[in-house]
Amino acid sequence: MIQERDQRLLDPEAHLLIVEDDGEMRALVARLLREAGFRVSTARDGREMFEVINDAITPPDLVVLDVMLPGVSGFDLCRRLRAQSQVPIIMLTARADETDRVVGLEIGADDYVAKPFAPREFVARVRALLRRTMMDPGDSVAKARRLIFAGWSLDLKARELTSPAGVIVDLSGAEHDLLLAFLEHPQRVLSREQLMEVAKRRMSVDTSDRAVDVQVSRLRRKIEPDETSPAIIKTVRGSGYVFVPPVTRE
Amino acid sequence: MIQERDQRLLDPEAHLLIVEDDGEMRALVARLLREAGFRVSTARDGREMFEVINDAITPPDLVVLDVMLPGVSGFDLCRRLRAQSQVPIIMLTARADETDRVVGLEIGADDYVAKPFAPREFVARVRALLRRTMMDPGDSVAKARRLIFAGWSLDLKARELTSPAGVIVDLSGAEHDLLLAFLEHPQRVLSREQLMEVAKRRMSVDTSDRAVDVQVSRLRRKIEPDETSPAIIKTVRGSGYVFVPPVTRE
DNA sequence: TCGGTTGGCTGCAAGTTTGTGACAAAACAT
DNA sequence: ATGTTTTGTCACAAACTTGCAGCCAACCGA
Repeated sequence: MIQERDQRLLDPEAHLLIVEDDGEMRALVARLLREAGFRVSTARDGREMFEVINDAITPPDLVVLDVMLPGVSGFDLCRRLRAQSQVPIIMLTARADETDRVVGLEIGADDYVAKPFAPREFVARVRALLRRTMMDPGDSVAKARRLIFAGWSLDLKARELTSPAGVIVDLSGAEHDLLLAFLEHPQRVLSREQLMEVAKRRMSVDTSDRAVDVQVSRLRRKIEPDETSPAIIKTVRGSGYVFVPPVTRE
Repeated sequence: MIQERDQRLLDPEAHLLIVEDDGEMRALVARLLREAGFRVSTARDGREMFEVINDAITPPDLVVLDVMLPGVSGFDLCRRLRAQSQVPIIMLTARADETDRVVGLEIGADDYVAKPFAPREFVARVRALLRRTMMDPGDSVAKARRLIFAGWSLDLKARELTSPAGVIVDLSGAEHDLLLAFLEHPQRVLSREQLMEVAKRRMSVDTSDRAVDVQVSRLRRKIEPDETSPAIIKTVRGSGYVFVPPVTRE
């Protein structure tokens, strides 16, 4: 009881999206979570899911995704969702298969619950995940208008990069995303996988590592003062790349 | 196979702490996670756990906590740990009791795994949680972590070694790993085998002891002030090497 | 002091990793 | 549809890493 109230206060306004084709199940899960104090939206399939995510006034803070959906599989949806968002995902499945769970977790789900599930545990897992994700400032970077580094300035809204001399340098989409990935995590070695994950363009899982190298190469050509010895994006042999200069928001 | 390698790169440097009283189980979990590419420390009980958390040179990025411990219960430890840290916690229990799981999750654990668990799923859950926590800035995990010794400073995230004079010294992968092994166990004689164990990023099992000597030699050349008489890494004839200066975290 | 053992270090070759031009597929704009 | 831009992949050279052999120095016990 006390827990109920405390938790409710802990996750105020949290908005959940349930993606589940079976009406009965959908209603059950929705009721369960509403009773736990969450705001709940539902979707029947991938199309509706993306509709809610892209068009809703308040995008969901967490997605509960059924694996068995008509048409596209929940795994595919999970992958596609991850490609465009870091929203926490709990997968739900009738199959208790372990391989299934591992695959789910590896393609980006945060938790995996098998049906039939115990209501209280399910809610507890939703809360645990929300607690972990909502305490983070989240897209602190996204709130900033522009990011400054080494005299350069990246306008996030306009997607416009200005050189120290004040010249506007055009960046392609992938270049912009890659640079942003670096700016979000400066002074930290980022593996090619991490870069791909953060620079979520439409990169599917099967894109090769070398694509990152090429993009880094192209980006360097635009922002490195001295082409022969990179001072901004350094290579860490065997591990990945690191963005050296400090980044400030403004 | 590919997943293994990719995932390994995804969480470079991650340091896990296993709290488990049963020796066999502890060894099993530790081996499992080491094989998955993590750095692993272990603790037998709450006292040891807090010792590692507060005194270890590199604090853990994630804690695996057994519920059944002698003395204080794992739940209490979890609560006490949460009171002072936001480190991600995975609870481990022999009891598959649902109430148990709910309690665990509600008092602050991030995930809850019942024994016996499927190894791959367990590792997948560890990774899923690390993925969620290590990327987001703001957490203790994301803070720049550097180790100081004899005026030198090693930035773990950027993999950057700075000399007392402020010059950045490049380290190869093996050199970095070797140095880290020393920094984590200063003032302790480390055998060549132990050093190889830690710096085994690419070292096969059959590499000769002398390889360590050579790496030590190369490392010395970079950090020893006086080449003729090593003051930082001393040789202990017949046993191995010792890292002499005190190491502090900052 | 002397022989045997252990460790330090150099040169090197093999293996790995990375940078980048070229090309083709894909996406995009007109 | 058509031309332009973007982007992933390939290929290959260049750069880097690293284990090892081997020689020499330091060390140790008798």
